[in-house]
Amino acid sequence: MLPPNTRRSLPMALLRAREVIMAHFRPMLARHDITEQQWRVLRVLAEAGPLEATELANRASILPPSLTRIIKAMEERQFISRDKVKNDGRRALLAISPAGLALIEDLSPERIAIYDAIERRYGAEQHEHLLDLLESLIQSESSENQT
Amino acid sequence: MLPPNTRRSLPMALLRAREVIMAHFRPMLARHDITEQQWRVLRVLAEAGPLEATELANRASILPPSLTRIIKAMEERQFISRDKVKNDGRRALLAISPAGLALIEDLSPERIAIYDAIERRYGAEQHEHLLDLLESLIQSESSENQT
DNA sequence: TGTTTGTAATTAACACGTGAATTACATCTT
DNA sequence: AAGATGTAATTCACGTGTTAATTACAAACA
Repeated sequence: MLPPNTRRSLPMALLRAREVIMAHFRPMLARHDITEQQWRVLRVLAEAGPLEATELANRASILPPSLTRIIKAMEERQFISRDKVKNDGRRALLAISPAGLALIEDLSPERIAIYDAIERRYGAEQHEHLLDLLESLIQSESSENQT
Repeated sequence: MLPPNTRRSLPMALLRAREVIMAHFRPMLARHDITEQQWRVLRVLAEAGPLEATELANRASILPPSLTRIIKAMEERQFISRDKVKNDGRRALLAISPAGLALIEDLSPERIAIYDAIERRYGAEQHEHLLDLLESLIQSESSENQT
């Protein structure tokens, strides 16, 4: 319960940890001219199938205004498509296109190799343990037990 | 060594974890009209004393272009000051001002209360363990053992 | 001394993060 | 059916993330 100083606090540690991880993936994404967020959108749609914008935003951890822009860009590049939902003119179903799927397939081997290398360096057990602890943290805070 | 799916991967888990944590601090920062990044800059300068821009950027995990903008804004608001380093016209020492220190002092009780509440909900032991694992991950990846 | 090479900081361009306001529809209420 | 309320998505405004290019200065060296 000590006052957190910057060097050992969750906000800074989580930020730095994410940075060192993403640094490994960015060159791959840059070579294919897609952003980290666009990549998340594609992955989520590929895994979950067609989704409405709100659900997609939640699953990809992207805020609605950002998602609006991302969808626009990726529709133009033909990586995703949208279809109106009947009986509700507000909603639309977003789906990954064949080209989008192809991109994911293309990058899959490299993506897995990068991730495996990280896991190998870090250790499989620590890796699993870290994921568990993060999941638990997300759980304990997202259900809003107040500040 | 399984292919990471979006639901259990370090990039997503770290992102979500940081989001649920920061959600607790944002209202406080917003009330005082400073951003999360500006807050990091103030905290680092308060803890470490005057620093040059490069060192400050590293410690606060902010990229140089962002830091340039942040410094400009906070100089105007008189939260930080800069002094040229003699014998090198490129460098400047950045320091927190009395007003900046006052802001930190002001927010300190609330900041600590928020953090303590998180730690209480999550559990002190898990909290320590998580910080250790994050530190270890940062270590194992930042020394560039290649992709 | 003048030129090259290196380094710190800034600028530029574009995408995303964030909160507030707005628009477009649905639904509820009377 | 008409208006009030609610919800999904978008738009707006501004700050930050990211890479590449540029500027300003220092150091090496020919």
